[in-house]
Amino acid sequence: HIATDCSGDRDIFLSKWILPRRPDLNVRTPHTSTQALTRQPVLQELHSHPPCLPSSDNYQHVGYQPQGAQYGAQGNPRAFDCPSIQITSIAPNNHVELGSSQEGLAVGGAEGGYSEASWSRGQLYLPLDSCYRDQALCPSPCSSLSSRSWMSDLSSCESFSHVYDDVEGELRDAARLALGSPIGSPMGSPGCGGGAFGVELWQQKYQHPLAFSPQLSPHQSPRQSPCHSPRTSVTEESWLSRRPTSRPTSRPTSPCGKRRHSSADPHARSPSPHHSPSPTPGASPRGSITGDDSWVGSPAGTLGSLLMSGYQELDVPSKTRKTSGSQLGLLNSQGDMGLESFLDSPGEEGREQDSLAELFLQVPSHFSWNKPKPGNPPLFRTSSPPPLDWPLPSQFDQCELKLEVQPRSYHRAHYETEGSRGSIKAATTGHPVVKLTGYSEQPISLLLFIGTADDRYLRPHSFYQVHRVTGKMVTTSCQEKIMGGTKVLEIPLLPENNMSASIDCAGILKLRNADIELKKGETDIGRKNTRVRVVFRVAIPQLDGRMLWLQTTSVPVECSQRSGQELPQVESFSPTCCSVDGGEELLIIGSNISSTSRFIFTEKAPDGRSLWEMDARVMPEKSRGSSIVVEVPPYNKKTKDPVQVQFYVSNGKRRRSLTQNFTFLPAVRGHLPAAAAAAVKQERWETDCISHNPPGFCPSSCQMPPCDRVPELVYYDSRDLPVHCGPSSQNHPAASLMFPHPSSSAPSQTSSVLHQTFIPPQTFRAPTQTSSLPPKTSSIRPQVSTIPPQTFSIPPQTSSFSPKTSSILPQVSALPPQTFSVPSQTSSVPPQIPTMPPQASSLPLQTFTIPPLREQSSSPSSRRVYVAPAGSQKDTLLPIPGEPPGIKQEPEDQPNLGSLGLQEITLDDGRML
DNA sequence: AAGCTGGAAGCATAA
DNA sequence: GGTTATGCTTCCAGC
Repeated sequence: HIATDCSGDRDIFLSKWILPRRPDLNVRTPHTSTQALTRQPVLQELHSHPPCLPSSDNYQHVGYQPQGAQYGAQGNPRAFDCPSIQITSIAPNNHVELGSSQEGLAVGGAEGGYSEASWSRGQLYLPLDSCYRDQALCPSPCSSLSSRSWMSDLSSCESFSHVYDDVEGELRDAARLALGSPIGSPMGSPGCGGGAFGVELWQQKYQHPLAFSPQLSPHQSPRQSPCHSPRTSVTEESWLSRRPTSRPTSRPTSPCGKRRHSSADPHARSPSPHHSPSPTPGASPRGSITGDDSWVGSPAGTLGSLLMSGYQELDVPSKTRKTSGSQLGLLNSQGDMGLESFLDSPGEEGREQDSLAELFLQVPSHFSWNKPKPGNPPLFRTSSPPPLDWPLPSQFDQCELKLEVQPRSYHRAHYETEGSRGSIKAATTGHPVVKLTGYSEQPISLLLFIGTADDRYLRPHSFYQVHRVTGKMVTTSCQEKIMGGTKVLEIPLLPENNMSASIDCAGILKLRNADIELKKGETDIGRKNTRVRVVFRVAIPQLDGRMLWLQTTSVPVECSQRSGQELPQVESFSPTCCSVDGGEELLIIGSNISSTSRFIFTEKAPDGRSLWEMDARVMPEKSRGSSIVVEVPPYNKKTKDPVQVQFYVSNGKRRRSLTQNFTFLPAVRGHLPAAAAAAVKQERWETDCISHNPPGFCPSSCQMPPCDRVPELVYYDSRDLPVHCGPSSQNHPAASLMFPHPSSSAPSQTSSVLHQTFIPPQTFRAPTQTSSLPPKTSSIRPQVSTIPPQTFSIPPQTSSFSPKTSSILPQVSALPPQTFSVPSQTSSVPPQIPTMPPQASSLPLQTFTIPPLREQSSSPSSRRVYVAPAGSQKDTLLPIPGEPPGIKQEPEDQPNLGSLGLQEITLDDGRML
């Protein structure tokens, strides 16, 4: 319908605004269109162009209305065959009509009040990524309304997504370029967040006109609205039935509006653009809606929310971020104490404008944002809080955000078609508990969202959203908000509660895979991507007005019914190494494992080929319940070096646990060759069919005692430290500290990880040694002294500390005192462990136990290395009983770093270990 | 009555 | 390309 109405205008637009002036541009394809957008003259032209249809509209009709020969005549078969991308224009007088009949268009038209709706980029910036359930805007096959037909249409046009992707990518590029433009080009809007801003700005403009002045419009990219807001604000109802915009919302008031699939009524959804960016980003049409009618708050409050929510889109890689404008935060300013504090001066129009201008003009791109570096505290301006996929430490200075009680490792998420499945439970009883220490001056808002648990860096999970649970049993008040497309719960941390909160108000909502996967820019797949981590953040006001942001994450939580019931999970195992001769008893504790499970040891080549595989014999007589004892099979090869293999538990063909690292030690007594000392090997983790190794599951021997692990999961062997497979590396930042991935200094989507299999006997030089033992460290000493030497391995994960190396130090600082035992093969091969940089002085005290070779001595008289805790112990040395404070480096026989596999350990200051 | 929970049917998709 | 196994989503029923 729209296509028919507007085709003429589109042509007018093309001929008038692009074609004649840029004959070199082929506007028939998204590619060239985007090129045009990257060029300033065109941008300016576009900026002044009359309003046109929102992209979603174009997008919508593209799928159904293959275009005529006017495109093919220009020689673009793709466009001809599948004109999925069309630069369409609506005459200025048209948008009024359309806007009156279509809410989404009304948004665009409204913003077109200052002639920015002509933003063709917005039209090109197709809104697949927006409300994932917005059928009219997202080609979801799962939509209850003719989803299949849509898919048919979609599938019949194979180039559709391709074309779209091209456009999207180029538009992003164009946006980046434009963002850097000295003149506030239309693309100066904050990247993908423009949409979010768009709606809010629209709301501000029309509901709180005073909140924004016209001068802002140049900075308010036209893209804001036309590009995103339609998706954001237009419900499927509004699209499909053209309902008046004034129709009051009929959202369920329950935060989890249970909705029967069979009774899906498109008319029961809020048609209002004010409400469309529901608390369930994209998912909202179905429910999970906080029953607030006040999604649009006061100007100040909304602005604050806006600042919180919109900025995120500014420069986050689209691959990891929802670029939708739908996911903006229409936040309830009422009682928005936490977010209001993020405003420099809420309510002051000028300041607001400044803030906005700052956001649009000064918030750096992904390439220029001043990423936290060593020595750069996680401080952010109130107007520029970190995106949700931004790595943050859990501790800085005296402040620490800690998850005192971890959630249960399994929580069945509910679909929107279901009722709530309740809040996340703690592993034992009750609920997770979060506590902020080091600050109690005033209430702080704790932000909670659902993050990923894969082997990439932590980021909001595309397929799960936090869900506010209400009920009489819920004692913790919280609010739902949308930040950058991710639903976030805001929970107050009150001084009277000791800055602690029991998280009994947070459930997990599962979004349908098909809906998410079809979103533009979404690269994750939902299938078998059912583990999440609960992420907590706080922003602590600083004296200078900035905010100190801290973050902590939970252990991974399995969210699928089936997986939770059937997938074996190894919680801990011990020992973590033995002779290549095998034969040792290996105790494995976990869930969904039994004596009927298979315990398979395997060695894989870097390319994923299986080099060796052997079942471990189960010893049922020694197994009880979920504690299974198996006999380690002999390694089939002779080796002089420790060999890291993996094992996993299998309950069936596709019911395998994550792989766990296990080390075979050469059956050599005494002195090891230097090569053995260099056995710290790095390999790329193969996310093969066996395991995808989400970080928190420490797929390879995660020997670090979990700081937050529930006690019952801890297994202490008489010989070994417990091996835990729980907390993510964010909770084990020491791993990140010592073995950050080389690529960690740059954003990366790869899942390269380190496998640290063995560290030969050595003396470490602590990154920064301290002269006094911090109190918190002392508690671990008994642990060290009573637990014999042990191997530790760094979990093959880098995701949680993310490519952004800068977070490493703070993350480490969040790590409670940990003890790591390093198996000593010989004391005669002291590897060179470079001195850590001064920045490391901010690290928390960490203890590394470097025990002697087991065969040589059973004494736990291990050497310890302390990493200075945050701040307080700078430039001091820890006294180690029986040892001089400074752990010396033995100058001789130092293998080169390369042989240690440490060559790629990058310090935060750029130096390499 | 509403929310929570466990189970499972039926379909889709991967193997 | 057909079959089977597995995963996803929805629905039901009971507490």
